[in-house]
Amino acid sequence: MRTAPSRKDISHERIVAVAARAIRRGGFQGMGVADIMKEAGLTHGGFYAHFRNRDALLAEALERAGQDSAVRLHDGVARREARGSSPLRALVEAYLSERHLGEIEAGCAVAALASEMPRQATEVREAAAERVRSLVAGVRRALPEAAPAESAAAVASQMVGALQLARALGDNAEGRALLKSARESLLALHDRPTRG
Amino acid sequence: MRTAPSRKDISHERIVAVAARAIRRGGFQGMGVADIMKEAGLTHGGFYAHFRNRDALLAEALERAGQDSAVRLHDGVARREARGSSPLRALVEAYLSERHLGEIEAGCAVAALASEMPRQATEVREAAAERVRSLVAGVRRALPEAAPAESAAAVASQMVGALQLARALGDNAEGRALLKSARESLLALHDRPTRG
DNA sequence: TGTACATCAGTGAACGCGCGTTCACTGATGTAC
DNA sequence: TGTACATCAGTGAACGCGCGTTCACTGATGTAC
Repeated sequence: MRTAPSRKDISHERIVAVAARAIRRGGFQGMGVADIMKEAGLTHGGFYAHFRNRDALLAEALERAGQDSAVRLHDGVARREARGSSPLRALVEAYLSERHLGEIEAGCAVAALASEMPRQATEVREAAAERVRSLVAGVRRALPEAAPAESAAAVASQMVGALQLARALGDNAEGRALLKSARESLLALHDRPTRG
Repeated sequence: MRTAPSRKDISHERIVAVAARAIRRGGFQGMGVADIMKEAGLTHGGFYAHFRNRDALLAEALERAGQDSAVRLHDGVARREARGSSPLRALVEAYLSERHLGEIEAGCAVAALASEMPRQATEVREAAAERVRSLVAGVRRALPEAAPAESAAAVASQMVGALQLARALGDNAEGRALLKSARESLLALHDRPTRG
């Protein structure tokens, strides 16, 4: 039996949840300690009773962001599978959806933060590598068993890249067109009906 | 006939060149006005005689970074074509090379900065969108004429995504393995010998 | 059930620091005659 | 070719501000008896 969360546990949880959204919204560098504490309903002085330093929160927030977005993504996937899509098609259409294009702050942590990852402190980079592994593993589970071993990394790369390029173009016709191209090309090549 | 560059033109050029490397090394947010001026051999006070503000330099530096890395990439592509590779194979192998994995600061500006792009000022975002268009256009030129219209966006997405995921894993065996998977998968699907 | 005390979580002022930006000034370059 | 002056590029001190971090303190919660 799990012991009831203490008052401190509850605060900690709230801080991490707020930060998990903030890093996707503003990037690692855009997340300020004082802002997070304020948004969590606390004053900034208490921060260091919860985290060794800012990087420790970044690492925890990144892990949380990955989990939160995985849950959200899984909802979209399940809904599509229920309507008859293959697991891969469901994943690709959920990930490369117009909805995901717009909602950076609740979306995939890797797509939101990838290019900043190599510049972080060791602790944060380790959490980042774990998010990448987890994403590739998720793609692998959605691929047909007969798919070549390297497809998971390739498909994950394309999904992350396409979402980022589309966002760089903007949440407009141009960005949506890029998203659509990537989606269709991906499905044409990896999700064709098995023949023979 | 082009007029000779003034002393100011020369300084301006040097500042932009320094900044073009700095943004890829440290991200948009990691680029400081004073650092750039110092690295260019000047004092920070003179900055505003060259640029309206920091964002104006970011936009110029991004454009420059794109041009510089395009030149460098083209060298690698030409070398591979000379050895008999198809244009697409040459591009993919140059872009997803271990060399490119390691040299962020001289490499593709889009891969180095993609996830930060949506968070920039309008001026910078416009320069970013232009870099994305230019990258997709470059991929299009390397694809066989018979390739489907959406392939360029898809291949560009996969190249950018794979480089970023590999860098997030680190410049080590794990990162290189991801890069290799993406490269092989891409070539198997888009560069197969035409048959028929 | 009630009181006395210890522990704990959070407060808010303060710190040193680095940032983008401004500005009065200097010294070098270019022009007029 | 030489001198006087205007223009220009760059200097360096200063500004206000926000950041991450520290710390003495307060008030609430939990424990002992």
